[in-house]
Amino acid sequence: MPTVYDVARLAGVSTATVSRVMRGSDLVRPDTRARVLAVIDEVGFVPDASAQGLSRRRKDIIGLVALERGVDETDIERDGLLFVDQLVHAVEAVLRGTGCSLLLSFGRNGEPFQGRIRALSGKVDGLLVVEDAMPAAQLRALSRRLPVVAIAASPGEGGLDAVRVDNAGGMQALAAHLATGHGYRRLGFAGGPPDAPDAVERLAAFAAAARARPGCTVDVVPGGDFSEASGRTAARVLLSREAVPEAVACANDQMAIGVIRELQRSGIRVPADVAVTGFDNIFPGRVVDPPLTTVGQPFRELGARATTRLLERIAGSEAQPRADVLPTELVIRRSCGCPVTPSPAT
Amino acid sequence: MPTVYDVARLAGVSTATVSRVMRGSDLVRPDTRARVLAVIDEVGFVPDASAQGLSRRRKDIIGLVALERGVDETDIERDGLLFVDQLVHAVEAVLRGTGCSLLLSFGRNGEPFQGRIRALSGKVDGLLVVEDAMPAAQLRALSRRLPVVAIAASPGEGGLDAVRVDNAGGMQALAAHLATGHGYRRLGFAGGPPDAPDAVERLAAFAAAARARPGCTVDVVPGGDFSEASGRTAARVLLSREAVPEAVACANDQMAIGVIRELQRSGIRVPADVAVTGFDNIFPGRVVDPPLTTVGQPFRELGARATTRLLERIAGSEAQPRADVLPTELVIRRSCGCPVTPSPAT
DNA sequence: TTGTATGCGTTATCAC
DNA sequence: GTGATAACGCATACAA
Repeated sequence: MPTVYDVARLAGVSTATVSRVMRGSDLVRPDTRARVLAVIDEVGFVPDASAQGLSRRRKDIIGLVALERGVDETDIERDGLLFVDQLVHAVEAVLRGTGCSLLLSFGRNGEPFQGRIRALSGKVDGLLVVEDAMPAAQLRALSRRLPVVAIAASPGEGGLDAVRVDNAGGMQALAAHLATGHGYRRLGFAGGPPDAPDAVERLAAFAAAARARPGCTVDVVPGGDFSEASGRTAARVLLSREAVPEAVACANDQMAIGVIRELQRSGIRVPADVAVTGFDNIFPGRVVDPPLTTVGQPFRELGARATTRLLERIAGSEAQPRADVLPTELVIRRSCGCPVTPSPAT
Repeated sequence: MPTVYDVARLAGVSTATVSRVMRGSDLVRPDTRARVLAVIDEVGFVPDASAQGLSRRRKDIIGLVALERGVDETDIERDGLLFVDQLVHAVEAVLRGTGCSLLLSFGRNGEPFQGRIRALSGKVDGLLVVEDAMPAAQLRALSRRLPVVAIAASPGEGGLDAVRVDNAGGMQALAAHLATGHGYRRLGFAGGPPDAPDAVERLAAFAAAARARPGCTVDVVPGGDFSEASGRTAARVLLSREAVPEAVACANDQMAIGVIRELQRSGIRVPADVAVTGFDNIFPGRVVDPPLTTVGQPFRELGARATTRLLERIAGSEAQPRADVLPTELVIRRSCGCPVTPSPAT
């Protein structure tokens, strides 16, 4: 592995000059630069990031930690953890324009994650923390040593940069559509993980909005894990009730898809017999039959906003920490009972 | 940011002892260890990975570089790049048990990627290269400086560790099922990116297998990009032909889903009028109506195998480079024209 | 414009 | 068991 010393020697210059050439400094004579560049190219010199990081006190790496949920380790055919995947791509897209890279680490439900996050924090300049990937206390402690931006974390964590989406607003719009628009009264809700802030908020907002309407009831099935399988389970529970709901809202799209398919497997027509809705607006929801009515969240913007903020912090921004809330959007398709939309290609 | 020096001073020991405690060496007296540990915990010391990397000549980071295709930058609702996402999770799952982290970098179709890979190579101990994320020549050059394992790369790159799946075998089985099983004669193929080794292999194998059967023709529509949108485009092309195929195989599942939906939008029944098949076996293919007959590839194993191999190389393995080919599996659902399978929950 | 010398935070090789 | 101390490879303040 060639180092600056090798390059310097071969080019007949000092290491300082090599460094200048690498960093694109213009305080170097063109012919010197050319000579150095030639050597660099010839020996295939690539600066060691560890050494650079040590010297510049900056690693040009940010980390993203998230939870992997609802995935059986032995499952070959996974659901696809669409939410976090979308986020990863959104973050990476922003980083693409910078010299920064993305380091990622997923924690699984129960497994010890704190230790890994700790170690990881030594490898990065800043951290994106998705959902409540770590306890609030540790989050705060971490954020004193390192720029941290929380994504989709529990609200109320003041003094911390955070970006989340308007779960409540989306659910209220959805409840209104279901109750007022369609006139459904007996509602159901397939809840997500209790430790997922998004899931908690969605459930609370939906239940509150629905129950605020006269005659509306909400049959909540808690304990899902955002996976399709847990949606199926919830559907079975709902089917075992004396009065099956007219409409079932779900913590996310994957669970909604599970609910739809399980209902259909039991001979129930969706949405004719039971309407079903999701949250997220991921690709499979457009594909399932019937197409899923859902609440769309702006993945791209969520990741981009958080990343931009983190980069600013790393660059030294001392601005007041902010908690941004991004708008969500009701996406009407057919699973709620609305007629076929003649839209070109949704 | 506390350093070993701070900890050493506070604990009244030398930095060497702190280092020993951190690394879990047992050559340190229990009470000393306890004292050091207490200080570490109190000041929240986390070793700087750059310094560690410099000293240990090992960064405990591996990189993954892949291509992002078929995604319009302005698209809000993305298809989800399921293939690479699956891979990322599989890789991360293996890394989870080690002290190693995953750094990732996506390149977009045309954009300059080589420079970023170069810089990235200074940050990692080894590299996973997906598809032909970089020219063969550069790949070889890189692999001389760094352990590299190619995933789903073009075959024939001898002397390099590689893991791929049996695209040809899968396609042959599929062609046999379509031609012999169902008796389709006029076949179509919605091809993927010419620079995607998987896509090229799948097309070649399918066309060869099909044309080897008497009476079979294959109408190939090249130039897709693995996205659902490009599947729709291909479907439109096929529809404009004087003789629409009886069955259309596709480069991947997303394109197949696009084909299905576009055909349906034109009033064509799938599979009654035209059968459609995919490749990959991703979640949306189970959800689409009709459920997609496809060729399943072992994402998990693909990522795990490659990662394990890379880790071995980094650990110093001098074993002969190998190119593993993982088996694929025909997944029969309904889009090929097979009757409803009464399977419990596919 | 270029070179010299030092620091960055850790690990490891020695001594003690 | 523990403590000095020399790398590790790069960036940079300061000289020249």
